[in-house]
Amino acid sequence: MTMDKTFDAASAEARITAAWDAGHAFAAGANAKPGAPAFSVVIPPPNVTGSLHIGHAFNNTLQDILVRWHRMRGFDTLWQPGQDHAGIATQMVVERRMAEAGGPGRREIGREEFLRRVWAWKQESGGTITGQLKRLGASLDWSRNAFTMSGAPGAPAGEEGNFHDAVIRVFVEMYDKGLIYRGKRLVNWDPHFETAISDLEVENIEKDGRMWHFKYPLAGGETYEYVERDADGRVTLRETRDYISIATTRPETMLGDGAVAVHPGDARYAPIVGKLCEIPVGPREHRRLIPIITDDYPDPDFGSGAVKITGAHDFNDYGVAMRNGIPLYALMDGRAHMRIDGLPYAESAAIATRAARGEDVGDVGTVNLVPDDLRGLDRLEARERVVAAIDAEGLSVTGADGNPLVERKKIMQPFGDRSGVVIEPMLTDQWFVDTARIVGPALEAVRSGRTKILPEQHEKVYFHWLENIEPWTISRQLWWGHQIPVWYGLDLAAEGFRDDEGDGALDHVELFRLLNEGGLVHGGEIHHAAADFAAVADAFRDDIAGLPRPLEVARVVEVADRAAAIDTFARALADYNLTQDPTHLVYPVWRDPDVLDTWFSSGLWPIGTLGWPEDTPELRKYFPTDVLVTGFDIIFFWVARMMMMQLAVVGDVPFRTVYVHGLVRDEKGAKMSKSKGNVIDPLDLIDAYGADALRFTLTGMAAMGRDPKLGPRHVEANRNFVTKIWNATRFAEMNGVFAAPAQGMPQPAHTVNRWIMGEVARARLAVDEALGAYRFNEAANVLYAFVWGQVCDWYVEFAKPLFDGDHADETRATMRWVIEQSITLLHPIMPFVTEEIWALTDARPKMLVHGDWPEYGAELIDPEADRQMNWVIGLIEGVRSARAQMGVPAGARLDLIVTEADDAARAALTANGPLIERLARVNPPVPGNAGRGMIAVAAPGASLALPIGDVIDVAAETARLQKAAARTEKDAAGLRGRLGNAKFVENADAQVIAETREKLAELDEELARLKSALAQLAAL
RNA sequence: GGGUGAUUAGCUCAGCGGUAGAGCGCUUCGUUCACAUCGAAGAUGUCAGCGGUUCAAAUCCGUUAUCACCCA
Repeated sequence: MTMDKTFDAASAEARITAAWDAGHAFAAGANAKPGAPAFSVVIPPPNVTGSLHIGHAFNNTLQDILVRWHRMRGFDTLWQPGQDHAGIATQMVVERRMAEAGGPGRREIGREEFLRRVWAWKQESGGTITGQLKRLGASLDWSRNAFTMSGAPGAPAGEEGNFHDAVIRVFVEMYDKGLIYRGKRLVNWDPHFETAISDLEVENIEKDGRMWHFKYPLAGGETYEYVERDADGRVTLRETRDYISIATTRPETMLGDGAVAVHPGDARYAPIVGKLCEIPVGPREHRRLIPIITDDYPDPDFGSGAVKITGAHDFNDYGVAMRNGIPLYALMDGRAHMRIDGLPYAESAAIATRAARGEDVGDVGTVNLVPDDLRGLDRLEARERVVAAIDAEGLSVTGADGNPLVERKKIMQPFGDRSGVVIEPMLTDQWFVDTARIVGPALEAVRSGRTKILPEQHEKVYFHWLENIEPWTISRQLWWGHQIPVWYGLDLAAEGFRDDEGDGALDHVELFRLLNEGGLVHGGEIHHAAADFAAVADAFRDDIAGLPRPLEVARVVEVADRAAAIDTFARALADYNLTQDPTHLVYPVWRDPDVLDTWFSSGLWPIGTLGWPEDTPELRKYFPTDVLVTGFDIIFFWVARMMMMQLAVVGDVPFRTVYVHGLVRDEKGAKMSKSKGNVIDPLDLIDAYGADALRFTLTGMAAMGRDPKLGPRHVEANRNFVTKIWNATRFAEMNGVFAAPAQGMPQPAHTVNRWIMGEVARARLAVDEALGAYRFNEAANVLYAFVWGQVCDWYVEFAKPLFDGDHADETRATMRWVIEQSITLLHPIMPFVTEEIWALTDARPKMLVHGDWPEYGAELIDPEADRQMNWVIGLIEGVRSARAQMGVPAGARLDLIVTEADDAARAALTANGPLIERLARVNPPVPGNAGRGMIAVAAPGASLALPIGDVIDVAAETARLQKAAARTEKDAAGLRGRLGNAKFVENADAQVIAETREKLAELDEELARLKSALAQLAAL
């Protein structure tokens, strides 16, 4: 066998991936020792339509290292793969593709057809990322691939699985326990996707904005003394005003104002609190009046200190409105256009005015306070019109120049993280998880250490978020997702439905009142949750059973929506009226069209992928999982929710450790983004340098709590490392190291071989310690320094002269072992090149992916071999340094004269003569005296001299030795200072003191040798 | 406004109580039979500033400055 000069990553990776696949190398439990403990990891599921970006590469490299390490150690290992259906993102992609193809939109083709296309797209693109993960070498058990929408209705063949069952079951259980509720709340509304989103999906970004100042005239032309004072209470402004000044960044929302609020302690407005003022927009004849109220929310020092309250379109205002009983007037539709539905403006304004005077006007959902000329406009267009109208009327506050005062300033605006459009707070009916009721165990689990978050600083962030948790909006007005398993029915028990005679039966007069008086249209709804229609029908039957005759026998049927339900029910009543046949009566129910937030289902990822709600062997064996490796960006989205949901559903933590890694940045530390154009594609790097180089680079940068900064040159450097390992093996192979059969751990006699075995043991201990503490970068650095710095730089060189001689056999055996141990230790980080070397160098019973992780340790360290080889290395470095600095040609072979040597030094010289001769390029050492034309080299216990010619540059040699002496002197002085300090000797560890003394002695000796050399030089 | 982290060689970063390291870059030398995707030698740092704790501080504490990120 001959090896090429370099490792051909591209061809080897494909071949090795195929071999791992064929051997089911990554299957759960592969390579497990009998009775071994389990080690399980679930992948953070990538979006099914996604492709591998550098963050995935980083995340999965770290997981793979842990997984491969445990698998080699014989744990019963599972790394669970899968993908997330990613509701909004996927729906967006499919809709965009449909638009690009010029076809009809989703509303035209309908829900069923649209979902069919999403599934088709999923099946087409879902494999992309799995293929890319394989290229990275990720050792996931692909036979268990999971999907968060598997088993959903409409899923095509090949998408079986029970994730959907798990999601629905959890929803129903939480619904039944009252942990999920429906409510009309102000939510973040994405006008692009026309769906509610959660707080976490909103990004607040500071943008240039405008702030307008308007006058709200007091009702009836009233006036008051407006007085401003400075900090000392001196009056700085006093004037009579007939208005209150309001600042706003969103003038269009003035249309829906329900009040003006001032701080209760604000003396400026005390005279007018409780009075009414006028909103300075809308048709003059219907100008609305709103009350001036007090609330703690307004900041007296900000703007005018008075705040307009639009409860239906601002979260802060919503709070004020709820506290003060201010009506919430919705102004916009789902696209954030001004409403066109509801009552005409005049009627609406009249109702609102009655409300402002304190009358109870009931539900204001149909009240539309958008003036007729603004209805249907985009909100931004409406804003300009509103401003223009107020300016025209002279009700803008003017600045010093007499023009309307418009401040240009930075304002925080909410944006949808997927759509990028400005989010609109909207009053809608949504489903919520009552997170406050399930957060306790999730907090407790981390506080008690049942689940550990690393690095620890993230625990604080976790606590802070969970301690201030808001209800979680889980309904989304999308189609791609788990449809909410809730059915609604008309509330026939509500008022408006009357049994006049109280005889427990309905006559046709009573029945028809439901229809004629619009009782159904404006009536309420009841709802139940269940896994399917059959189950939910039972629940409704229980409700119906309590109704008067003949409705108690109505059949529960499913219809499309509320309108269809009313229609169906009316027809049934009509039919009954004619036939008096109660079997014709039906009670129509309709299913909630919304789907669940993607994170609701991915929140069940740990149990869902293991087969829950079935009681599977995998669930019993691999749950709770051992470690979750993830980025800090989804601690709230995902980690915290998995904690809450797993604890709520199965009463256990989903994982014992959460390892939080950083965000991969570009070389300059900037976030990668498409708009900046600094995105690095991991596949490009794999193509250019191989997966091992990329993995090793990312691992070396994975310092806990830091963001890796990645550039191609880093990967290139580690590709060189791959080449280095490859060539060390190639050298060994060329020297017959792998020719003889392996014999297990060698028992060499030669110092060099004994020394390197100790170095292997040190590396193994350090790697295990580093990985055990999730210090990935340390593991990579240890291996790099060991393989390159020890094995390649020294051991291979030392071994060369040993290949012919008394120690040839043991040296071959040792080198074989060293290389096999090196690639074993490297395999979790660099699986491909190590697997390739493993296969090339011998016929092996099993692949390295199932290799045996070593367990030896310090017992392999031979202190004497250690001491001697360090001495030899020091000497060689000393000679090389002296030669180079004195300009001796690299090829010249010099004599080596030993002018002085103690027994240890003499022994080391004798035992390692050939090594020293070769690496220092000197002749065999001979005793002698320093003399003319020689340069000096000092080593512990020995002084040596190198004749480099008849005439040397005495000045240069003197300078060289003086410089070395000065450096040694300085170090020695520092140590002497410490040892001279009585407090140091008193307080420091005995070992530290001993080490310091030893070090000082060495330095003193070196210094003496240098000085002696200088003296001799001067004497010549 | 609140929180978290960072500031170490020209660049990118490790180290986080015992007197500074790596990679890349730079300089000089080298076609010695594994590797030029290499080898040898070398230069470069008041470890952001100030103050404190300690026998001892890049490392712990406080503070200032600058930068970054998260949450309002």
